[in-house]
Amino acid sequence: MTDRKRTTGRRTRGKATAPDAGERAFLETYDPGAFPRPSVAVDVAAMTTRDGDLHALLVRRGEHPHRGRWALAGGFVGIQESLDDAAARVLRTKAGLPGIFLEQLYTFGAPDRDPRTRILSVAYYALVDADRLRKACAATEGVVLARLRTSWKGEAGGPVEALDPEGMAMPLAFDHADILGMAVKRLRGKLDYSPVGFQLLPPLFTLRQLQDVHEAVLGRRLNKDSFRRSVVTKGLVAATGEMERDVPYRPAGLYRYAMPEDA
Amino acid sequence: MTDRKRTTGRRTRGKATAPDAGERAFLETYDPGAFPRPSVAVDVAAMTTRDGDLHALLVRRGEHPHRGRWALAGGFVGIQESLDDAAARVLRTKAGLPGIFLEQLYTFGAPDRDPRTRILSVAYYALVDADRLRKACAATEGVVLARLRTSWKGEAGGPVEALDPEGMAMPLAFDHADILGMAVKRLRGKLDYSPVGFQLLPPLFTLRQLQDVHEAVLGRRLNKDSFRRSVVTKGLVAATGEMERDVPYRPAGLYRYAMPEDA
DNA sequence: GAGTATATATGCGGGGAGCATATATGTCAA
DNA sequence: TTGACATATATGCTCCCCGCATATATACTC
Repeated sequence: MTDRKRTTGRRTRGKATAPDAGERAFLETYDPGAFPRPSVAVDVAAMTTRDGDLHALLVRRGEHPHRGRWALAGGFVGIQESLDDAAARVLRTKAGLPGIFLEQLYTFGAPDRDPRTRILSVAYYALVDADRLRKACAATEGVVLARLRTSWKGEAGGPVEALDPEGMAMPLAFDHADILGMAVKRLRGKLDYSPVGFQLLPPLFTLRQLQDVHEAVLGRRLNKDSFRRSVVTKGLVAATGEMERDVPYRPAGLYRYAMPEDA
Repeated sequence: MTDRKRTTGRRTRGKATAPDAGERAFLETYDPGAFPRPSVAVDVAAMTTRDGDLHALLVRRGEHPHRGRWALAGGFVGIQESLDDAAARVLRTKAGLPGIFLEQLYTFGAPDRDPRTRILSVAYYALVDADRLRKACAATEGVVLARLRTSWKGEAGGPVEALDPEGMAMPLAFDHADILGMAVKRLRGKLDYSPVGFQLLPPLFTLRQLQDVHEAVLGRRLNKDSFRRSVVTKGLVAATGEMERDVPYRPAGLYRYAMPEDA
């Protein structure tokens, strides 16, 4: 969330500067309709980890263009609505998911990316824990949780394929394969130096669950001992003293996310 | 197979999909003027390193709004122009800098960020070697190279101050202090895992110059031996065999950027 | 030729990552 | 009740990278 609602004083804010007389006169005669303007939309890549792989929420398009293909949740930005607000509204109204972690990703602006007219898409990614996203998908017609497959390795980047439960590729609308690719790349890049990974888990979790999340995001296996050591010595997690229950093996300790000391 | 071919064909651009009859009819009756639309601009933070600090190109605003303040090079996006093209055009026409490294940064969309009307800014950052940026600023009236000072440490993020040669703060227009802050933060984050740093140097450089660039960007001193070892063992640079000249001490070897082997 | 500033190479010690081993603790089945 | 089993948790070892120190090399200046 960097659409700063507020910062300190006039330095960062256009509006906070009191216009002088000349500027006021200028603004009264300014004609905002002098140039043709593109439409601006937001598209949200809502992702989670499940069964060892990243998954994303997709919406089946019921209307042209690209009717029948699968798209990210999206919508146009209101003329007085901030970009962050628009993304949160789209996720809330189209997927029934309020209060979700959201971060701006990239703005896609190829002139021909939408066959209707010039439409810019300010793409966001959202992170949800698996249970919550699964329930949200089940509650809405035409919304599914699709497995993601990256043909590229590491953080090289590139488009992403969406697979249905049978492993068949689902055709994606517009440039949404590229948006998903950017989302996966960004997530991989931020995973080990920011706490985004915890957004994909419930408040209490085992270290094994945290490692599963990291492995699903990165697409590769991690050393168990090193992972435990690094996450504990960095002070990222705190033991709660509670244990997991009803598992057919020795139960693991439950941890919660802990803000590092130096923050 | 047909599905697959269509998927790969249109993955990167909406236009590549041949619309069926229903979609074609829809497009013919689509009214793009149904919703009010914001204006969309690009702003470019052109940066370099000099005298141990990051500097940025700023333009003195000769017109309202924010007349007399200092702003990034910016301009509106043409209705059929890609965002990348718009950023490159702005840098070329407003600063006389063609062929510069450019990367999209973030899109700023607070509803009141511009007092005229709703204007989104798709921000870019550009990296130029110091000599070239200095010459470009000297060649254009009202364009200067301002020293940047960050009040925050590391990659925490926040607005940035611009200082004139006497060390006085230069008032920045709109939310451009936030844009510069995001640019510095992004640059710091990418410096050690991508070759962006080489954009700030001439083709041939000494390891000391490369280290100076890294220190100026990061805002802290680095260990000389470790820096040399890591950059050499990673294969990021290749010795040319040439030496620097006309220096009052033992001349250092000249290196050039080398694409790592695994790319 | 002495003085000086910097480049370049080598060696040492600590900390983290990867790996192996040992022990602990729950469920399940006989 | 007891042992098999799967996983958690703890400990120790090695290797590599980073930071630091030292030694030597090489240009210019006086």
